[in-house]
Amino acid sequence: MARRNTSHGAETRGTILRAAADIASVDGLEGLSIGRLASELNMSKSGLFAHFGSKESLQLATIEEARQRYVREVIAPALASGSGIKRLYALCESFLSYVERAVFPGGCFFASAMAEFDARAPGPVREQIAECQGQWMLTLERAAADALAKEELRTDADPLQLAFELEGALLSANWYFHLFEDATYLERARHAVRARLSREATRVGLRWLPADPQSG
Amino acid sequence: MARRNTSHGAETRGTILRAAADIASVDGLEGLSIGRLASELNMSKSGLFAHFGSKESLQLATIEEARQRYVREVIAPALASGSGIKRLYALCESFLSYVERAVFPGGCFFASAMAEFDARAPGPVREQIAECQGQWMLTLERAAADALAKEELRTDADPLQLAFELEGALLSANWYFHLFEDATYLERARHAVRARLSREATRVGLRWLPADPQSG
DNA sequence: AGGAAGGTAGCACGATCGTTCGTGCGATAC
DNA sequence: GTATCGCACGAACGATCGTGCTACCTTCCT
Repeated sequence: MARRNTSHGAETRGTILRAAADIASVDGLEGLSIGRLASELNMSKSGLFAHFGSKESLQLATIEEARQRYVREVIAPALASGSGIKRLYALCESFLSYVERAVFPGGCFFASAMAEFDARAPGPVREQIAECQGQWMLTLERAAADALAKEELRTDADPLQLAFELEGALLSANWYFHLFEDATYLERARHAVRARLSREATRVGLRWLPADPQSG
Repeated sequence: MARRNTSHGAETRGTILRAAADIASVDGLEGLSIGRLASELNMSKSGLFAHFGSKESLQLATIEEARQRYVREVIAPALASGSGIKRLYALCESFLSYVERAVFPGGCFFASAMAEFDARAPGPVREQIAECQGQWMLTLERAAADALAKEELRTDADPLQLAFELEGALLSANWYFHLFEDATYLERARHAVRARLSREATRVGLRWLPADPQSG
């Protein structure tokens, strides 16, 4: 067992949450059961439960774990890669890569969570998911607005509308990629993103976009 | 009670399935439980269960019920409204109207079902959902291909790509509309659809599209 | 009139759900 | 050396899950 000097518990908690996020991305946050999670980690149900005190608390902690993974795998690399339209493009590409790399085995965690809770009764879990999804949308919108301010987008472009349309391609790619196990849908999304950005970009903005394999 | 001459059971079955589809659109096909469904219909659990024989069978029947409702509310009106690009536009508009009218209380049934089962292990339920979703995508693609054949779309347009992008806007609108309870997202999707179609349409095709409130 | 068929209810089953409780062990603090 | 704390365990709770079995009641066919 090799107990560390202090707080071996925090490490265990992290292990639990990593597994919980993986499971939840496949079976949903409600489908995530404490008994199954425990047996998958060779732990006792009660021992695991003691870390959280309630299922809702476990769900909230799982969302937070997923959020950190999402920031690390998707947002941070994109933010580091530039600003304006370049960042906007990097965010989209980073998301599609994250789906393709199966950072979560069941596809984008938040896409699953959003779909599961979007019509549910209000509650802390729903609220936290909405908050995360709102943050992500805001990140896209800000990048678009920044691109507009830098004159990389045509002056009549609508950053909110652009962000929404990009997000549509990303989400759709995530679902269809997994449902039909067909990576073509990821390529469709990549193509849609490039085409949409190219169309709206100014000459200045086009510098930051890759050459389109074929405009269609 | 007023028993009909024959098979009052089929009517009961229909009542059950209508309620089941409504519940499943909110809580998912796994969250749909027989006990809860029975109590919501003031029936006994066993009496209800006898109609289907297994939960999986109930799920499959629920999907079939939802499929019929979807065909009646979304596909049939759009198919009746014309062909080519007009039909393609009608399909999108019909879908958004169906979401807005809350034909299913939890948003699009198949969007929920797809999100729930896209990463699950193979099985009859997953397969049937994939089949439905594939049919829908095929309907969009065929309308786009038809529009291209009728020279309503530019010759370099890709019908599959176009269908995918339209579906992205529709799906995304469905999720965000419910998660944030904000109808703005439906308008964003409407705008995206009009703009995307207008852009790809020929002079012939433009006749079938409504005047865009503002091109952006 | 009476049996067959079909639809519903009551009851009970084993499993699993989230949750609580008491306990033991290892390390730390006094 | 002893009291305390953090962490994990096993057992058990009541509730609910999906699933059977049996009995009753209505309607139809003869």
